[in-house]
Amino acid sequence: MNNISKEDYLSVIFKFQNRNGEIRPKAIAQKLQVTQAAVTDMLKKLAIDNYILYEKYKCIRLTPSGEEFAINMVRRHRIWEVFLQKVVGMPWDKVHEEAHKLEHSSSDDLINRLEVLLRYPEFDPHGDPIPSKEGKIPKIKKYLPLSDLKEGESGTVVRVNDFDEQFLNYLTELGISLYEIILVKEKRNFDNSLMIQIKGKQWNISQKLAENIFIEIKKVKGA
Amino acid sequence: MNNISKEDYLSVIFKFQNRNGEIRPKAIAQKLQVTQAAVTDMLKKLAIDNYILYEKYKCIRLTPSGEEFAINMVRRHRIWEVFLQKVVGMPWDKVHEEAHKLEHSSSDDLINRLEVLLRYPEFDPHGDPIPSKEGKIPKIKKYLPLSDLKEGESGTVVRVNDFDEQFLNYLTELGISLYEIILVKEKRNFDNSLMIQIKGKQWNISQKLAENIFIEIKKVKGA
DNA sequence: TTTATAATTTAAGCAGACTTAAATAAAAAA
DNA sequence: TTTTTTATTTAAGTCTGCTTAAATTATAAA
Repeated sequence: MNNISKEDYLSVIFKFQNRNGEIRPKAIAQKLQVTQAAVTDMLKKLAIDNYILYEKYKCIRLTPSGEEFAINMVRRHRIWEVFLQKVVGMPWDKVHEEAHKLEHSSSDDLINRLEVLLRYPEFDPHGDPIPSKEGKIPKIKKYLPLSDLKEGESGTVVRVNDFDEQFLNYLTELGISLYEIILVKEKRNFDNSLMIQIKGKQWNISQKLAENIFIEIKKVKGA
Repeated sequence: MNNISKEDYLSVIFKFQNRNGEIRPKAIAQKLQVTQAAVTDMLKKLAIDNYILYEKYKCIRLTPSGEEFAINMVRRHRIWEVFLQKVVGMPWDKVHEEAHKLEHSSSDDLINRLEVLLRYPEFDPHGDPIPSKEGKIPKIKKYLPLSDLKEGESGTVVRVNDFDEQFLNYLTELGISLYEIILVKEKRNFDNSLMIQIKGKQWNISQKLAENIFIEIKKVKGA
C-alpha cells in the first residue's frame, strides 16, 4: 500500500546519479540517512519491481521504468515547491521539507492541476528544472559554482542546492536569491573564501557556501 | 515516525462518536475497513498515548488530548477540501479522497497559511464545519435529512455526507449541491422514495439517497 | 434464567522497512 | 603482490500495523 520509501529511494537515485547514470549504494544510504544494510534490502526489492538494474557489489542504475517513476516524483516535488512559494508565500527555506512530505500524498491529477494553476513553471524556487507531464526536463542554462568564479567576474544566480534549510536561511540573510547578480570582489587563495558584492552590499563567504550557489556568468572584467 | 494510522483512528473516533462522545470498536473497524482485532490492537496503543479512555469490552471515548488531536486532523482535512475545490477547481466528488491523503502530510504552518489564503472558511464543500486553530468548531444551522421532509416541504441543502465518491457524483448529475433549494413534490409510503424538484427539474430519488442529504427548512406549505 | 448471537479480545503469524553485528568482496595503499 | 581499508552484503532481530482463527465476554432472545 505505502510506497513512500520506494519513492524516496528512486528520487535519490535519480537526483544523485552521476553523468553515466550510476550511483553507489553508500551514497543512497547517506542521502536517506539509513544504514547500508537497509539500502541493500531495498535495492533488491526495487530490482524485482524492475525499477533498477542491480548486481551485487556493482553500481546501481535506473531502468527506463524506474527513471520514469523517479522523474515523476521530482516533478511532484518541484511543482509543490513552486506552489508553496508562489501561492502560499512560504519562505524559501521551508519549502523543500514541506514539499517532500506532500510529494508522496498527491494524485497525478492534482499535480497536473497545480501545474496549470501555476502556468506551467519551468523551474522551482531553487532553480531546478521541473519535468513535464511527459517526462521532459527543461534545459537549464550553463552554470558554474560560485566558487569557480575568479576575481572580478560576476553573474546571475540560477540555481542553489536545496537540501539544507540552514544554508537557505543563511542565503536569505545575505540577500542571495534566484536571479540576483553577484560580483566577486576578492578571492583569497589560502582558504578560497570570497568577498562578494550583492545588492550593493559586501559579504565574506566560505568556499563551502560558494560551492552550493550556481552562477550564469554575464561578463568577465578585462576579458 | 509515521502516524498515519493513529491519525486515521482518532479522526474516525471523533467523527463517528455518538452524542455522549462514545463509540464502539466495531464501528471503527467498519469505517477504517480493518478487522476488529486490528482495532483492539490500536486502541491499546492510543490508550497508552493518552489519546483515548479504554477499558476492555467498554465503549471508547477520547481524552481531551485525543480530542484536540482529532479536531486538528478534521481541520486539516476540511481546509484541504476547500482549497482543492476553490483554488484548484477539483470536482466535488474527488475532493474528499485527495484531502484524506494530504491531511497526513502537511505541517500546521501550511494549514494555517492555507486558511488565511482561503479567508478563514467556516465550512468545507460538503457543508461540514472547519475547526479553528484553537479548536473551536463553527455552529452549524439546524438541519434534517432530506428523507425527513414531508410532501410540500422545501429547504436549502446545507450539508451532504462525504464518504462516498459515487454518491457525490450522482448528486452532481442531479444538480444537487450546497445551498441549492429542494422541494419535495411527492413522497411514496411503500418505499419512502421521493419526487423532488431542484432548479426546475424533477427527479425521483431513493430513501437511501435522501438520508445523506441535509436540509435547512425554509417554509412549510400550509403550516 | 438459560441459550444463542454478536462483539471483543487474545494468540500466533506475516510483511515492510528498518537496526546491529558479522562476513565477504572490492579498492587502495604498501 | 600482499595487506589494509572501505564498501557491500548477509544474518538475525525489532517494531508497526495489519491478518486469521480461536477464545472470551456481553447482549438479546427465548
